[in-house]
Amino acid sequence: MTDTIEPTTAADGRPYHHGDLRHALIQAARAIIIRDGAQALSLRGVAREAGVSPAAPYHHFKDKQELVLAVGQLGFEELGIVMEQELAKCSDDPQERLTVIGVSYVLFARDNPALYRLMYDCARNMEALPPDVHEKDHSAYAIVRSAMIAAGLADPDDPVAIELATTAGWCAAHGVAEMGGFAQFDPLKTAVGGELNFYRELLKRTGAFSAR
Amino acid sequence: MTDTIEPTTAADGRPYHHGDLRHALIQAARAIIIRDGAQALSLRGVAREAGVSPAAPYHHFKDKQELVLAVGQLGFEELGIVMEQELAKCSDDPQERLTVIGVSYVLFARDNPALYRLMYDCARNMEALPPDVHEKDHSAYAIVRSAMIAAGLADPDDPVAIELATTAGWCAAHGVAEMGGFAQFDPLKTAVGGELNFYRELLKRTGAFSAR
DNA sequence: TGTACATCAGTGAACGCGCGTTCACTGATGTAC
DNA sequence: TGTACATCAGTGAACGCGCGTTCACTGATGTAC
Repeated sequence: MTDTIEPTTAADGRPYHHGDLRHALIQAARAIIIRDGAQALSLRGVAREAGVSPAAPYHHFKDKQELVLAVGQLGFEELGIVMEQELAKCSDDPQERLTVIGVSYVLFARDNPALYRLMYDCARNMEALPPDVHEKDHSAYAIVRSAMIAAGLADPDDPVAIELATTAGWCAAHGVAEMGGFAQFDPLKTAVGGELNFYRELLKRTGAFSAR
Repeated sequence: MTDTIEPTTAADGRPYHHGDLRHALIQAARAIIIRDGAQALSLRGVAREAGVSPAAPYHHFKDKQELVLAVGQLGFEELGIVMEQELAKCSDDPQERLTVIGVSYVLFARDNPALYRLMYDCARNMEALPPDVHEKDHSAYAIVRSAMIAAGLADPDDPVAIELATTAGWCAAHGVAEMGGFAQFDPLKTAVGGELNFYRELLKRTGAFSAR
């Protein structure tokens, strides 16, 4: 039964069998990406970080690519969770909820730029990700879509309009998320009263996240 | 005089001195990035592509990073040139001109995604790029800024408003540029009457490129 | 105009490195009887 | 309950590879006299 997370041997040091190495490897990879950037990610480095031999990961992932995809997928799950957490704290006003989604998205990317970039690269070859990343009710994409409809930005009976509105919102958020962190905007952030105001202002202006 | 581009020796094959190896190396790197992606770029590969020994580039660039920066800088210059070419063909209507700028930007990124990504990475550490990339009258940034003012999207006497409008436009264009090319939007492109319409629609919805 | 010589822009061999992946192996686990 | 054994999840050594960079070198260029 691989559900056991506790190592099965106590003894004096690490047990021979790890217990949940697959999960540990994903976390190690995530840590390296966040700490050193995606181009510093190597399978050997991940194994080192997890305290395991270079060959061990091959019992859990076909190759490096498969591990990277798992990290990206986890990222999307995290993003969805963060959004839902923020929404839970938020009023019922649909416009307010849309703004919260946009700001959560941007802050997630600001806090983990390299992870965000990796997620973007995963999304680019979407065939590589399991379809439920986009389809699950709790996925970030589904959250944005239903918030768009609730805020009246798309006719719920017009599928094309729904997709267009969602896509436009996603594009705007992506742009703000990636460019908002540039150091050369620091003076501008101060001028508009802080980073959070800066992001809000940009999201408002890239109107996809507000009623027009 | 390094202005000479013609090789100085005719003889039977390539001359010992290249003539303008610096320029040739930048072009070779550009070609590799466009053909194989940025992660496939190596200094040895560039030298190979240019038909020169692995040590030759070191007479023109301190290290790999310096060559990469030169490629990014060239990209920004090209982008500015493309924008000006499209603007030259365009009417005087300020809103129309803004749209042309946005569409040019998105198409540039769509046609050269890896190069565009490299440019973005260069812009991220702006200190690394010469300041004139952002300051020159013909730079892409300056073009966007003056079009914003001309279209009445920013009060010309309010520097903060100008920067905000320009930044918002840039963010929106970046988002559309990077995400618009995703294969999973192909059905949507068809539904709205083609790729160009799709980009126009997204740019319109991410309102930063149109009067509100 | 010719020649000596400093400088420039190449060559090609070599360096050490970390990488992805494979291999034969071994220790631990869990199951059939 | 005990034991034989298949299977699982690790080890560590080894492979070949391409990389960035350095080095001593050499051929070509251009300048001073």
